[in-house]
Amino acid sequence: MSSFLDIISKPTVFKDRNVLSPSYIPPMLLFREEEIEKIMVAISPALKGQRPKNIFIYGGTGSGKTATAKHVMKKIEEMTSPASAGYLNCRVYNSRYRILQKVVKDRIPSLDKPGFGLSFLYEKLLEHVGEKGLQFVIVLDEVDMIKDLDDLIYMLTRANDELKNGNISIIGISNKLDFKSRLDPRSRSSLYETEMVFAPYTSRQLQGILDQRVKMGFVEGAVRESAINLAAAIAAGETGDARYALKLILRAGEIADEEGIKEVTDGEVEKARRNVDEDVASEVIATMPEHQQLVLYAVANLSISGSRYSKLGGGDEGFLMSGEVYEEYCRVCRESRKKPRSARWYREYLNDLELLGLLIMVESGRGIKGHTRLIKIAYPPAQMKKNIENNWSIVGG
DNA sequence: CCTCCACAGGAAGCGCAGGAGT
DNA sequence: ACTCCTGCGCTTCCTGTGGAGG
Repeated sequence: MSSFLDIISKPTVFKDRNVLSPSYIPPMLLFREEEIEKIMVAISPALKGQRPKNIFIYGGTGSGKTATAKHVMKKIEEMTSPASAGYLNCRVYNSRYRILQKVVKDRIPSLDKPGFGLSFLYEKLLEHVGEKGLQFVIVLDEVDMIKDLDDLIYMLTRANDELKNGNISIIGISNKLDFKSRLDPRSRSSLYETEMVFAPYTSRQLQGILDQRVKMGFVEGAVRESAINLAAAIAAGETGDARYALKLILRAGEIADEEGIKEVTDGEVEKARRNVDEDVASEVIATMPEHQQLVLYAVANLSISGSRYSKLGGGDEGFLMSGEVYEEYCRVCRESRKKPRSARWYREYLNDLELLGLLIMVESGRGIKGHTRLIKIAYPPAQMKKNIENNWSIVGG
């Protein structure tokens, strides 16, 4: 065991790990200059005291939507005219009531207590904006999470009609494509006054972004250029997700530290990739309900010990039958003194596990036991089993 | 042919935590 | 802060499908 001092004085490739975190907003936002420009143009009427246009931003994960919006917000706050911006993540504030409550209490601290009615908060917001002739921009991140978005947009549009002085406008952000069609036509045309699509970053752009962050976050010369390029290429090959690219390079740095290497090379990036993927799998397992884990555990067990019906011809080796898996699951339950779920629910668990990509299932169809399903584990069973067991030691089962 | 077995998946209902609304 | 109600996780029951065996 190494002491705390040993740990903090251990040599590291990092200079400042914070700049590699996904929530960090760099002072210079690369490859989104055009988008920033376009947003500023849409906002600019505010400078002349006119109503800015609402904006809708669409783009996949890690395409810089939130970073760009926050960057613009900073610029808005710097404007000379009375302008102000508020950022809300709609995963947390997912109804017009909560949004209104949050906005009002941020602006008017004396109202930071529960129990106010919707209409009261609405009046207070109007007062606040109207008194100062404020140009108020609300950024709604993950706007598709709002349950009564139509009502919210209607409310804000009406607010603009009532305001003699000042205006309220919206920047909505989402990564859901089908979301637009779920909107009421009137609120749609209102929210989509200016529509923008953020394309995924290309490999070259990701290189640039990684370059920038590596310069700030790593000790000079600690990361080989080819390692950066590899990380960029991997991320671009997936979805052009900058967050994923950053995670790769961060993990690669951590691996280098663990191994006591002074330089991050392609090898560390490769390891990081496997590492990050495994992280995802074990995270998925950790968040599953206990009995779903037990089902998966039963499948892993049988995959190791072999199926009683394994003499199926035609490339079906290694597949298990639904019935025997359920038996094994019940046995595991008895062993740990837990009441097994019903067979019906067990099937739902199987379907979920398939959806998560942890199991592979095929309909039997030909010649076996009527209508059943053949089940196979999607990862090496021993590793999977260990993965689940690790989880239980935390829970205490 | 019919019946039974082994299973899939729909429908209805139930208890309860936690979210929505005031 | 407080109440009401929705939705979730699950069980029970049921209908449907297709091979096995008489």
